[in-house]
Amino acid sequence: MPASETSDRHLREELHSRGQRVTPQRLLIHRALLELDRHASAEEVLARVGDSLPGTSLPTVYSTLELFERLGIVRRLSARGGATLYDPRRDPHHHLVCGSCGKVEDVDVELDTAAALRKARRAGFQPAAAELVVTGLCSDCAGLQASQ
Amino acid sequence: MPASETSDRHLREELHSRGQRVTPQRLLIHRALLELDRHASAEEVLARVGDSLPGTSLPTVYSTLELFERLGIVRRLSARGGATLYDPRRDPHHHLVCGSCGKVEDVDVELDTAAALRKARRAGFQPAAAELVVTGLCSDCAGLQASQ
DNA sequence: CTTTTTGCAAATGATTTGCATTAAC
DNA sequence: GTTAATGCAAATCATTTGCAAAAAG
Repeated sequence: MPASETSDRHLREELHSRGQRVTPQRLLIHRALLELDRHASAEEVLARVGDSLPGTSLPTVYSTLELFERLGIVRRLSARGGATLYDPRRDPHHHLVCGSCGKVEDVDVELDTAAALRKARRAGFQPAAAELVVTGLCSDCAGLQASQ
Repeated sequence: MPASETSDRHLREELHSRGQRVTPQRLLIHRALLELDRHASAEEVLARVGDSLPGTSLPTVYSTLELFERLGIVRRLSARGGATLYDPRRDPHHHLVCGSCGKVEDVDVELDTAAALRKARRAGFQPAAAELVVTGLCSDCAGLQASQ
């Protein structure tokens, strides 16, 4: 059984249990994001979906990704400058953001966020996730600067 | 001596030592951000600067805040959705971001980011800062949801 | 005097909105 | 059948760019 069938089934259940409709667009947008297997913009998702379902529109991609975010299926990444990126990974992880080219990479590392979450709650905040954002220069951009 | 004079002097020195010109706009934009004493958008900074130097333009505010960011004087905050916010705090600290209204609050808490920075460097990344972003709902928005 | 910065107006580009049509349930 | 989702076109809004005039060093 292809992985896409498994994730399709999961998504169907997830939508159903939350009273949301199952549409081909939603299934394909979800699949596209998983297959791209990286932090992708709405445009990139649309390009991928367009292969299998031409005519799909950007507003639909946006509203679907927003829905997925509300359902906790994807995470919005605030990359710097350019377009918003969507992250299909569900497990907690952290990010490197290049301040020059905007690239976003994953950092898989354990981080003790308990104290921060405690403080957040004490401030009346209801935390959903805690992500470390490491800013700096990626290897490409750091190399460029050194050679200038 | 007013605090603004002290910070003006610091900024003058900082600009000078980096070969950057000292202009009234730069001094006032810096002062505005300090006086606002919160995460402010370019528009908000302009509004504040406009009080003392009418005619100041938004492009100047943007380019000046970008310069300040390069000099390490302010930090860009990738708030969700709306406008980019600029943070005048120079000491390392972390943030709570409300996924509903977009509000950004500070969390002052110690965080051991050594392992993450080590991994980042091992990936060829040149880290400049590491900030924890706690996403969730602020007290106002959490209250609204509960009452609905 | 030379080079950078500023202000203006216009362009850009991502995201959102209104609304009629279509599809899910 | 009823309600929500889609596609299209147009609107919005933050941010950037090009360029001539003004200011900094």
